[in-house]
Amino acid sequence: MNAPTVSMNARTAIFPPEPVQAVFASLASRSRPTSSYANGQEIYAEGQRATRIYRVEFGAVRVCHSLADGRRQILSFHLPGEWFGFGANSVHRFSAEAIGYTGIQSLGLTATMDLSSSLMPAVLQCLARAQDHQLLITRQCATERTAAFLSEMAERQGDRNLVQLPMARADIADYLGLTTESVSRSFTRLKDKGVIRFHGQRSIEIARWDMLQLLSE
Amino acid sequence: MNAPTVSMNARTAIFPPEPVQAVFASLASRSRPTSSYANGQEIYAEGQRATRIYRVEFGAVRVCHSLADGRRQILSFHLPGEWFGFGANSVHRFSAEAIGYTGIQSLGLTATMDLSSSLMPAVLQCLARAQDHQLLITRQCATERTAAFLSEMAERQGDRNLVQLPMARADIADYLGLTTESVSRSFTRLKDKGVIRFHGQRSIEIARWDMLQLLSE
DNA sequence: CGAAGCCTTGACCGTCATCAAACGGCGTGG
DNA sequence: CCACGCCGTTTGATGACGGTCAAGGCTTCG
Repeated sequence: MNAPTVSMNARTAIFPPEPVQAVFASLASRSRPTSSYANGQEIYAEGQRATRIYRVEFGAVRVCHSLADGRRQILSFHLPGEWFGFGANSVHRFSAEAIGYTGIQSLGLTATMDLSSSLMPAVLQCLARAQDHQLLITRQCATERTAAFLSEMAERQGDRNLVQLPMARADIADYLGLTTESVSRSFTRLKDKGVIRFHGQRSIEIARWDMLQLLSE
Repeated sequence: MNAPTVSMNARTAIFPPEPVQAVFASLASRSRPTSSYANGQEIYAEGQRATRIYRVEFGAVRVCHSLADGRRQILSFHLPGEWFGFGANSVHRFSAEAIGYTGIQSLGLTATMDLSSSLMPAVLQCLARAQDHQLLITRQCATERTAAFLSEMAERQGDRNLVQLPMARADIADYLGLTTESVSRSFTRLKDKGVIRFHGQRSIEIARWDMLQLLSE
């Protein structure tokens, strides 16, 4: 297993930055080796009992919620190295699915485990992500949202020049509260403005980072 | 940047739901007595150092973020008994303001936090609310969002028949990603459908809870 | 090589933002 | 106590953005 490379940002100052991977290391006995999932395969389901936490090894994951009328909302994407699926001893409020061929490591939790202090930084970061996403989708304009999404993905992948999108337009749409058509149109508009360039449908070069930031606010 | 990310998917997890108030009681030594704020008064500002957490005693609080162009987004409302002000990094990412005449108790945080486990339920509730709000504002229709908002407020106030709104239409609009006009029109539509009745502009009787739920999904 | 997805583009239309105006409550001051 | 003015709310008219429906191009995989 790869030693998780962790660089917790300044956000978690009050709570010590290191313990998340320490938890994982110290409890490696409860961890399972990487298991792989096919594209679209469910990792856990809504309403299912939550007893483990997960870490993306390769590929990507979407956490989503389905409405009665068939509409779907995606709450978050998770890229390699990132944790998701907290909520042990309770019931999952959302489901998680693999995007493309994906490897997942998992760690079992028990009711008596006192992980609170160790997990606090992770939970706080999760909260911060949720808040950022709130701000993103409250923005009015479709192009703004799309620009913000690209900016977010670039930051998370650590390359401000080239973004590799693992997910389909439909996933992006459900994440941004748009339709696939609108996402596509937004991409086209960004391309026409010279902000981005395509190298294949899911490989996007960011030509003008400054303009992207301007649009993302 | 490749910081590990954790997605919290369940409201309660391994952390018991009750001890939040107990924390406050047991650590009263670090707490400050209730201080009161006038309508619109700032409790803390964006960029300000975050050293305390807060609890609404009476009145209400809005947590908001201002964009460069003057647009404002409200991330959350907080009602009596609720905690806010986590984001608990060294610096506040958003500001908090009183809605109406409001009483706030606060609790100082130290670098050697032993409170993690005690505060975890409150943080998790914050996170669950943020996720719920994510789902809420991804809904397309203005009336759906407004109905969901009323439903949420009714649940939080513990009365499914009568909702007392402490905040102005403009606040609701910035919370739902709409305009004051759209919020007003949505209310009117709900009224015309017989779902709600007005007893004054900010006192709303829910005549048909089932229809409200149907709209809210 | 064919078929099935995925993505893009176009035309049309509904919803909501915008601009504008009128209404109502509430506090202040005459 | 009433008149006035301010502010929050409601209502109306208009237009733009994005959803919907439809068609066609592109990629991928059997």
